[in-house]
Amino acid sequence: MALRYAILGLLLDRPSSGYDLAGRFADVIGAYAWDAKHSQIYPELRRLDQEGLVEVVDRGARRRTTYRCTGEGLTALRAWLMAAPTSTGGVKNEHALRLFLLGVLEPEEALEVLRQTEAGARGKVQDLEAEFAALQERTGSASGGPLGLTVQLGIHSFRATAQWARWASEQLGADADLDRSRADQCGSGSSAG
Amino acid sequence: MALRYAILGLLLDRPSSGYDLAGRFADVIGAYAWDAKHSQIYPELRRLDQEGLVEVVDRGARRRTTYRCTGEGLTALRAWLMAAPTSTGGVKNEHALRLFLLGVLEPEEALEVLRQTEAGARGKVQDLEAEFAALQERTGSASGGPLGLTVQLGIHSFRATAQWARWASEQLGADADLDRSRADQCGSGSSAG
DNA sequence: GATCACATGTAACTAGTTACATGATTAA
DNA sequence: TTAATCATGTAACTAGTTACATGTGATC
Repeated sequence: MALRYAILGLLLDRPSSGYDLAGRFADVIGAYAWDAKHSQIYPELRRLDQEGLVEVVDRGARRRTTYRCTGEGLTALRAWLMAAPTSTGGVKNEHALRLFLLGVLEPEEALEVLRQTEAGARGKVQDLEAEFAALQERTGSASGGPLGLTVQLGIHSFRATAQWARWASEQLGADADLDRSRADQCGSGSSAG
Repeated sequence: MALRYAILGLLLDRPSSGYDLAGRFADVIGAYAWDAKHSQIYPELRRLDQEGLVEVVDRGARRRTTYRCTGEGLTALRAWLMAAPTSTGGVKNEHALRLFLLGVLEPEEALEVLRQTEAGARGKVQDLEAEFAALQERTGSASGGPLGLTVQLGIHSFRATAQWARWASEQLGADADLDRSRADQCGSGSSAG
């Protein structure tokens, strides 16, 4: 069910074709909220159309079909957003899982993954900060409008990841140093737990 | 494929039965990395056993079967962790999606959701901080050992969410105030975009 | 001896991915 | 005219959820 609300939300921001939506999923929203492929998007758009939650506003070249969210669609989306999130549909985040399991790697391996993680996260933060500045200018609002909230959520999340990666690297480095000095003293190897 | 590595990681921390694993998924790891139900866990454990990545170490009362990760299992997990994460298996996070779409709600509604979000996140931070302190004491290490990394990732993530929710509330409040003062001046209602 | 938590299993369904397939338009 | 990109579609598969089903051991 989440897919349809993700689609409605994207269409509410701006009318789009299935192809557009696939791109937008792969882009921003797919990175930390919800992802979907075109093979799932097209049938769902047809279903939403049948149910009156979206409507076709344009048929362009190459069979391009542009959809818009209807009033009924907005109502449905709002109802879903306000509904008590009782069923916390289980999270599936492969990237987070990798970080979660870092402890099983040797310190040097883990440090390499952490370096990549931190660099990637800082890159994302920069991208999103530029996007936020553009939004502030475009909307003439310090908050960047509705989309600004979203972008800031991304900034906060990636910054937290980067800061954690930095902290974790320092801990691993310190532990490795400790291991080395122990090894120097005792003449015995070391290992992770 | 992610499920099996999540299982191997959990078993590496400590041997467990399928029932135990289901609980641990529902608990920590399921909250921000990967979730799984028992109906998926049991068959996967049998497959992993056939492939030699886990082994049965105990059969207790009530058919309870305890598994342990084998050396082969550890090798497989490490290989997966070190593999370039080319295929960024799409994120599925319903909670993040809701936050992502907050902009479509009326300010008062959004504020209510943000309040709940902030309170929930701060609660999680407190829980995890207590867990981290316990880990520090148990491991005698400032980093809390391998599990400490994981717990800190959770702390950083939830703190970021709480901070964002606070910021977003202030923005919405300010926008609402602005709307009200405009309405006072112009005698006309307001609406979100 | 009833009830509850423990512990596992399976069948039917829904969601999501991969791979294959087709045709239209644009740019070289 | 060839290749690349746009744009949609479907079939076969894998992953994951929900619901049903069964029996065990502890506690009251």
